[in-house]
Amino acid sequence: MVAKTSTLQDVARVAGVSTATVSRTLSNPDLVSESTRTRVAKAVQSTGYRINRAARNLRTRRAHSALVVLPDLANPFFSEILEGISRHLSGRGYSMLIASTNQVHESGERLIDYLDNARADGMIILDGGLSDDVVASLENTPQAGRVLFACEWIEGTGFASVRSENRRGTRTAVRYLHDLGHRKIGHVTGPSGNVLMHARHDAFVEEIRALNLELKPEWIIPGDFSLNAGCRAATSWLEMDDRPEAVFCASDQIALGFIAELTRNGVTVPDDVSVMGFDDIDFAEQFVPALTSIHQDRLLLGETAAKMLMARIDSPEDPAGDHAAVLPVSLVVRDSTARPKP
Amino acid sequence: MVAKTSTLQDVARVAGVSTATVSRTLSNPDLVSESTRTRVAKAVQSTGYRINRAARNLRTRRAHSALVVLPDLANPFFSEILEGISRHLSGRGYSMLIASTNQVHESGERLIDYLDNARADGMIILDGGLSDDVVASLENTPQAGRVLFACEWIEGTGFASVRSENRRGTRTAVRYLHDLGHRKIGHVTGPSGNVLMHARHDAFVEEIRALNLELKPEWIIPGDFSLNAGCRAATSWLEMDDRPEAVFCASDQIALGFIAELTRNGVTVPDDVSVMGFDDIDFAEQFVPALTSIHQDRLLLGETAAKMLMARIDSPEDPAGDHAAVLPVSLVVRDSTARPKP
DNA sequence: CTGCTTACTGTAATCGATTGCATAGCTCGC
DNA sequence: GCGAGCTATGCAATCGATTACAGTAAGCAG
Repeated sequence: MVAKTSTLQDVARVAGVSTATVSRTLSNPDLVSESTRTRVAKAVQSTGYRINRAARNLRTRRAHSALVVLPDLANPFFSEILEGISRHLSGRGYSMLIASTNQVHESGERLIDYLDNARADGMIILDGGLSDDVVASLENTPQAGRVLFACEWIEGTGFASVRSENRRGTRTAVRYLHDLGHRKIGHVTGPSGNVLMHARHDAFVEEIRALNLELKPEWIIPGDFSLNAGCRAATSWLEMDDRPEAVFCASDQIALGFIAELTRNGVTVPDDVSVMGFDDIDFAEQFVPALTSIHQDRLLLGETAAKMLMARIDSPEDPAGDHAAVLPVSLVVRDSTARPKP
Repeated sequence: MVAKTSTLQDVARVAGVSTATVSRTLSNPDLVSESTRTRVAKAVQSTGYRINRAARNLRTRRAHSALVVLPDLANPFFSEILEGISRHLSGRGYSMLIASTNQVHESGERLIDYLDNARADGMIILDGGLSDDVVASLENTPQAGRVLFACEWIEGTGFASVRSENRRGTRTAVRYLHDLGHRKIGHVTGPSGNVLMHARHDAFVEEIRALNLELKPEWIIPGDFSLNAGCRAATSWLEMDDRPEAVFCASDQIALGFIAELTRNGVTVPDDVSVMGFDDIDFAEQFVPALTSIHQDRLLLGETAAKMLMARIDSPEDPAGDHAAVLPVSLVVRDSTARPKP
């Protein structure tokens, strides 16, 4: 209907006040008298005024948006985290930008550009596998305080971060399998070099030691968080002379691939081998057998990350709240684990 | 390292030219002589200049970003489409904003605001279930040409759209089941009112008729694209006196839930009943049994949508390319379908 | 009644890049 | 040798909101 979008000037003219007053009415109503406030409100109504973000962003030196960086958009693990982030951001008038690392590289675009360009006020990175030069560029920018890692992180850097209790979750898993009666427990790991892989692997070994269990080197099967890694791991398991009777997988996707491949080879879970995962993705519940897993509250993780980022954007020097948050995980017992056959 | 980000002015000063020349060098090099061009390039280098998007956006009246609207961020079906969109956008210097419809409503934010606010130059909507007033607001804006539907669409509106061959895919599926030898074929539908649900349902019925097959009303089981809908449908199937021996599900998620629940009840797929889905999501291949499905090229769908949107942003009056694109689908045969038992 | 505070409101500079118009120097044709 | 036609560059207005600073009127104490 409105052919041309109207500006603050238009509203000011209609209301018979200055643009300053209109601006104040909109962003700082306390400074404006009751009567002008209603007059301006009417003018805003009649003109159909909508604020121009570009102008505001320029003047306030804020982009009013945050960038979320994923290793891979096509991974369902991240979607709920995004939902959590988005929920918090949009409540504060912020927009959520998304970029995936592989793509950023391909197009020659650099992450740091989002900050330098004033395209984003901060970023939440869900990928601990950034290359060294990218990390260095982020560390050396004056805006480093507005960079935050979620889920994953990078050892030896000072970035703020949110993560789940990977170690405790892992030890809980091992202890649970032990409590079921299993004594020979294996582990399919994440990709080598990945921080989550290390955290979970190390905690796994520690707990096995603490429980005084046997651990053959071949029972630790290298993987990479994917369905396919699970399939490959199943092949390894099938070829073993002395097989672990329970397997803790570093991710649900691994566990599902592992079970699928075993099933295709006539091995029954949990009768022949107990399998559990980590993450508790949506599919875990629906798989056959339903997957026992360590639950991560991804929604909360996303919200926490967004909240922390906003605090750091608002006061980079002295942000309210934590520098690092660690969220609780919980054991979810389903049908893929059982007592060993007598 | 650089304490303060430098501006065009700084570069101009260092290079000994005017800001106009620097701007032209950057955005329209042909207008500038070889020698100044290199001089400016050096100055850009030494000052570490990064363009300020907010300023550019204000002046050019472009946000240089596009909004993608999803019904639900947590649905893995969309991730690959996003990847496709993002790939095309970032190649052209555009950023990708994400919002989910449920959330936009909750926060009182309106989709149209993204356009009116100059936060986005256009939007790709993956949700055909927008409420009437939202649709009306989008139709009545002068920017309606920059709104595009992908995957889903809304009947009776003039928005551009990209979609897959839902009808042909469905008819292919039915014919395939028929060719296997099945004569009693059922269908689990999407949510009532959804355009995809209608397209697939109608095509299903048409093809059944064309093949002269029996179709009992109860063989059409209402669902809603989700895993749970599949589970519920399985319960219905189990309760039937005269069961269809093959079931075409309106989505892979339905099909997986359906199979899972059947399996839990001792029914074997495909021996006891053939099941197939639509979409060919990642999990389809890894499920046990691997799911026969109709493949949608979601990456291409995303890229096509982005391409069409860019064309419409560049020239809203007379966009190059199609107003509606329909992408081919293909049958992927796996293990969840088989000839009926003799 | 005077001077000071308080509560609003207006003026105008500002954020940083883009671009229409003006200008200067050069080439070229006749 | 003169004007037309380029090419390369600069000047300055502009996009639309925010905000420091200034000004005005009313309220109030003394």
